[in-house]
Amino acid sequence: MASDMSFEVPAKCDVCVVRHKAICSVLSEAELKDFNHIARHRSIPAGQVIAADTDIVFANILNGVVKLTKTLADGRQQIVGLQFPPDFMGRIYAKESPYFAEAATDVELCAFPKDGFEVMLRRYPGLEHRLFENTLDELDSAREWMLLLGRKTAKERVASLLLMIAQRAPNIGCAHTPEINFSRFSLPLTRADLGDYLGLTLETVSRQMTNLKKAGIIELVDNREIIVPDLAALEQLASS
Amino acid sequence: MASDMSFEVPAKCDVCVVRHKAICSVLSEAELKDFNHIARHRSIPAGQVIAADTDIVFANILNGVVKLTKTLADGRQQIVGLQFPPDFMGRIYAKESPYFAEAATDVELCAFPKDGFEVMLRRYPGLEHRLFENTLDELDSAREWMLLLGRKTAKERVASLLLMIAQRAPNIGCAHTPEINFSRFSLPLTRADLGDYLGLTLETVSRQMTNLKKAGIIELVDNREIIVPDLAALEQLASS
DNA sequence: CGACACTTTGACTGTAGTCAATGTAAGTGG
DNA sequence: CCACTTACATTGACTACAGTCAAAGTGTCG
Repeated sequence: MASDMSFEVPAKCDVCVVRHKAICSVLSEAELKDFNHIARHRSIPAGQVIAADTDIVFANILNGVVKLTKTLADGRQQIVGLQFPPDFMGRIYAKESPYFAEAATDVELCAFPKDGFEVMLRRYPGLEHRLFENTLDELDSAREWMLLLGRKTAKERVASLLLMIAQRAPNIGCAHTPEINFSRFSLPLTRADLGDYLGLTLETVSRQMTNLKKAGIIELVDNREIIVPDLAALEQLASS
Repeated sequence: MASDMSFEVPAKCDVCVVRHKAICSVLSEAELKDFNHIARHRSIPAGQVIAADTDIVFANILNGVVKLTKTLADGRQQIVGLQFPPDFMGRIYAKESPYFAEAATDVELCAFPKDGFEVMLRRYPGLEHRLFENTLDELDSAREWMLLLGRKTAKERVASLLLMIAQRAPNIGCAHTPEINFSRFSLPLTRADLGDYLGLTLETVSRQMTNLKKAGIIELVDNREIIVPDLAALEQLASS
């Protein structure tokens, strides 16, 4: 695992893209310098499992998208979480991760070894509080997704997912703000992954995307690159 | 709301059924005495909404079952969490609850007013840590349920739910331990509620229950009272 | 060019949803 | 005590949405 992950360099917090957004934001410059001693940057290629048996258990996501998946014995798979920069990843206070973490795209992490991180948690209580707030938000998102998986139609699910990604993925070309009713973004997932996140098959996802395209709700630059000319129209379809 | 909820008495922790299992377990006798000043017992009849606009935002569940639900504009509903004693309920650090809490059965709570509780959180850091651990477990459960909602068949869903309730509901008549491959319990939910938890209709739940009965996997004493003669067989069907 | 990974599209199927009728049990009031 | 109501559950007939299986299309890379 570790051998497949490329170079490892110490973190430089002063130029870090997520310095003021990740969990680090609760630390002062001096505290951050201490914290920084245990941090290591890692690059992970798309498709690679971010193994739970190595020391890369905890990390800030600097770039790319990480998917968290659960799988049944016969191979049926469900994505139970998607993480974007500046999210923190890793199940703290547990011996084993209850799910697999996998790089959906090429990913850059600012990783912390398990032991060292737990020392820092005790040293800086603000860090634990921040992680608690993160976890509460993740729980809210998970429950939002339960509503989608349990009660929404295929069309509503695909619309909801596109909306969520439009909000969370870094927008390319032009900035997206709530006032601008327009969005362009790159899907970080294949059709199969989209299906695994939505509790659908890849064929159903593909058909719904085609429907949305025909209805003029979205435009496909290519398979991954999407333009939503009218976010409000997409929101309508999402029924959320 | 508050008027529909019956008598309100101060808590007596020394005889409390959840003293050593609820979040209170992290407090010493002396700390508990302080904490106790803000606690009030409340009884809530089945079906009653545990409103977010009263001061009963935070509580230990002493008895009964609470369901957390989310609803779409057109009325489609999904149960996103079930809470049993000695669970703690309430979304801390948020202005509004992202879901409705409703008494699935008659419920007894040990409730704390929002402001007072937040003072206690700051005074006793162990309390916050304990709530964090609770939240992490709830997140794991929510993700487990996402797998069920996204990928399991109706049969597997019903089997999974029965298994979950067999494990969490207080068992009646004879004690259930992991060694004893037998369980008897009372369903805290109607067929409609079971459907809302499983992302199914009540008719489908009913049909699957009938199938399980015909297959000899479960026995129905009455609509609510269930005997599982062979838990391993039920586990098999749950595919979890 | 061919190989490969991913996506789209089509034809058909099956699982769970919908709509409707019937069954059951507990509670109410004449 | 017995009709009647009410709430909940079961069962049946039919439907529809998404799944399955299969073939063809697209784009990238060596």
